[in-house]
Amino acid sequence: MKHSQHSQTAYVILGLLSIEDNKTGYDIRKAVEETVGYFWSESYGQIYPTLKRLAAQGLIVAGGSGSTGKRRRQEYSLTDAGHACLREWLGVPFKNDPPRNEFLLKLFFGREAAPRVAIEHVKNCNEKNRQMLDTLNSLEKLAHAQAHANPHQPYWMLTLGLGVMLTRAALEWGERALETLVAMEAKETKVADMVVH
Amino acid sequence: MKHSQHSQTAYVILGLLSIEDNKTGYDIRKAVEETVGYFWSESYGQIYPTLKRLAAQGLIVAGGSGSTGKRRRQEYSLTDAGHACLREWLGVPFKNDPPRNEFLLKLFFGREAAPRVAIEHVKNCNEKNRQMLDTLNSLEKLAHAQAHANPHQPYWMLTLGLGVMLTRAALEWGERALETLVAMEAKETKVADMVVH
DNA sequence: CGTGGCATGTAAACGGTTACATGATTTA
DNA sequence: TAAATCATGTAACCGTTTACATGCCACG
Repeated sequence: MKHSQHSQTAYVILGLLSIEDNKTGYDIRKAVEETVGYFWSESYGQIYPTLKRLAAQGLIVAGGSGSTGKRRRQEYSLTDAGHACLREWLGVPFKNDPPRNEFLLKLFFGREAAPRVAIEHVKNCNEKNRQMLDTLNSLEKLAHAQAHANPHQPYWMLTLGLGVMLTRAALEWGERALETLVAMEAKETKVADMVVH
Repeated sequence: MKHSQHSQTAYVILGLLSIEDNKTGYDIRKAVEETVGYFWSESYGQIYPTLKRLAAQGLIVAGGSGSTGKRRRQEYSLTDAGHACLREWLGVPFKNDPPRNEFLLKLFFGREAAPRVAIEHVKNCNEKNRQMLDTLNSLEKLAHAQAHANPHQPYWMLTLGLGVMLTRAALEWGERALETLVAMEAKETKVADMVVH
């Protein structure tokens, strides 16, 4: 029996609730940013309808609405069915469509413009990667601190590890690419000079 | 004067036509796969309508319909306006939203399932990266061959270079991750054995 | 003559972002 | 009491994929 398919957003929600219960849509969005933000993002326009749908399907339940009768801050928790659904999804091979990379696209067509244009893109890319590396290092330190308290920690360290490796590699490439492009630019201006004189 | 915004698909088409004219929608799709396939993809449902739109805006023109009167195989070429539009876009800073990575997501929530599940994902990931590395190496060899004949070559080499660096880094990580996970699995089964006996 | 590849398209559905609207609670 | 932040939601829009429909052409 094949279960109905859910959007990826649904599984992010189930996953985050499996780590910590009693989260609101707002909490979930924050958690996405703080924990998987470097390889995932979610918008409210996606989260709130999905929460409703998951609740309707019995994969999550709306928790007690606090003390007062006014239901503000609607918290959700995983049901057993939700747990099962998450585990089932975890077992399905991931699909990786090549992610669209606008930076690489602009670099690929770089010939159409001056080397300077590509240089700026690469510099920009390097700057972003440096920031990313800082972020990842902070997260790693944070995860390391709760090494024994948190059973998820080994998995988190693995994902962070890949992030660090990829970012470092990109940065290494970026330095060399910059040199190459600067050399290309120098050669072009030299040629231009020769034409002028 | 801000130009009207085009979809990314539009720029891919303009870019590929800037490299080689007289391409059909079919050709373009093939070219996407063959040249930028490792960081981009396009579907017909996107390409054909975009071609029509670009032609209506005068950024490309439908070329001569071959010998016979029946117009089959509709070829397009860049106009000057198209060239200008492409160059303008090249100058605009790229935006990089964190690409969604389903593999990392499943790894992140890996605790919910057995280590074996994560192990299979990582193995799968490594296999894909090995294939990717082969592809990239082939492309590099191809690009290297036309080193002097093709003015785009330096830019292509740069994009390929990043691909290689990233893939190698991912592969290196994958080997270590596998060891870690296997060790985790061994520890768990050991604990389980102790409970049984 | 049939098959496989070339080629063009469209409609529906989907997933996602953005912008907007609203209001409660906390803190300065 | 003003500002920041917490919190929920929706409607419109966009880009994209998928599935489907169609038919030409070359080759065996």
